Amino acid sequence: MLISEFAKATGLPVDTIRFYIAKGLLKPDRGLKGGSNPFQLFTPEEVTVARMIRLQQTLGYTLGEIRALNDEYRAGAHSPERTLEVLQLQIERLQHRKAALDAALTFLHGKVEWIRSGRTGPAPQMEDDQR
Amino acid sequence: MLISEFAKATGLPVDTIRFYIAKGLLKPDRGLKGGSNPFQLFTPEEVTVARMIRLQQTLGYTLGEIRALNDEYRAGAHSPERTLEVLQLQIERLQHRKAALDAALTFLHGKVEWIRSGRTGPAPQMEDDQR
DNA sequence: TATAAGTGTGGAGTGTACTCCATGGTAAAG
DNA sequence: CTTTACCATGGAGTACACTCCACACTTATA
Repeated sequence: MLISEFAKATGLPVDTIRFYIAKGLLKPDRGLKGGSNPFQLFTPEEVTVARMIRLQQTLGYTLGEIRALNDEYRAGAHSPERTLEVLQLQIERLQHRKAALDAALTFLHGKVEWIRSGRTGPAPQMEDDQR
Repeated sequence: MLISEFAKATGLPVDTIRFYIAKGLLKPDRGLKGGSNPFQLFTPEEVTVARMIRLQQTLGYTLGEIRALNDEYRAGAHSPERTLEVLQLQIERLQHRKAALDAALTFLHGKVEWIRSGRTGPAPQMEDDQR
C-alpha cells in the first residue's frame, strides 16, 4: 500500500510516518512507480509494527530505544530463540508497567475509601516505584 | 523539608523540582529562613504529589494536563463530592490504560504461541487502540 | 570570621518528537 | 494534454521537558 493508505491504516500523519522512516523505525520497500524518487510500499505487517511502536512509546521508550529493540527483533527473525527472547523481554516490561499501574490504582482506591470514611487516620501514601 | 531533602525523597533532581514549581505543579510554602529569597519548605504529602506526577507522566499526560487535573483536585479539596469525582476520573483513565496494556500483552502472548507452534497460520495482528 | 555548602532567580541551551513548508517529480482522471 | 491529486526530499520551526549555568544571598561548619 502507498503512504497515504498506510497513514489511514495506522492513524498516523504522513509526516510522522516519513519521520519514522528517516529514523529507521519503518523500512518500506520501493516500488516501480515514482521514477527518480520511487514511491514507498507498505505491507500489512508494517501496520502492526507501527502500532507496536506507538505502544512502546506509551511505555516510555524513546524512538531510538524502540529502533534498537525492533532492529534486534528483525535481526533474529530467523532464530526463534532470539525472537522469543525479545518478545519475553517486552512482556516482562509490560508486566512491570502493569504492576506500577495496579499500585497506583490501589493508592487511588485507598484514597477514595479514606475520604468516604471521613478522612480518619493518615492519608494514603504512594510507594516509590523507582521505574 | 528543604528542597535537597525533597529531591532525595522523590528521586528528582533539584532543577526538575524547581521546574515543576515554576510550572505550578508543586506549591511549597516559604519558610522564615533565606532572607529576601525565602527557602521553600516541602511536606511529606508533596512527596506523594510528586510521585503521582511521575505516574501521570508515564500515562502520557503533559505537565500542563497534570497541572490542570491537580489544580482541580486541590480546588475541590473541601468538597468530598468533587474530590471523589476527580479521583474517579483518574481511576477510569488508569483502567483504560490498563485495558490497552492487557490487549498488548495478549498480542505478545499470541505471537509467542504462534512462533512456538512453528508459525502456522497468519501472524497475530494488534488491534488499533486509538488512545 | 573565613569558607564551604545550600538556596533562589533568571535565562540560555539541549534532546526528543514531531509538524510545516517549499520545491519538484509522478500518476490518474477527464 | 491539462488539471488535480499524490509522492519524495530537504530544511526550518515548534512544543515539551528538562538541564545547565551565572549570580547573589543565606546558612552551617571549622
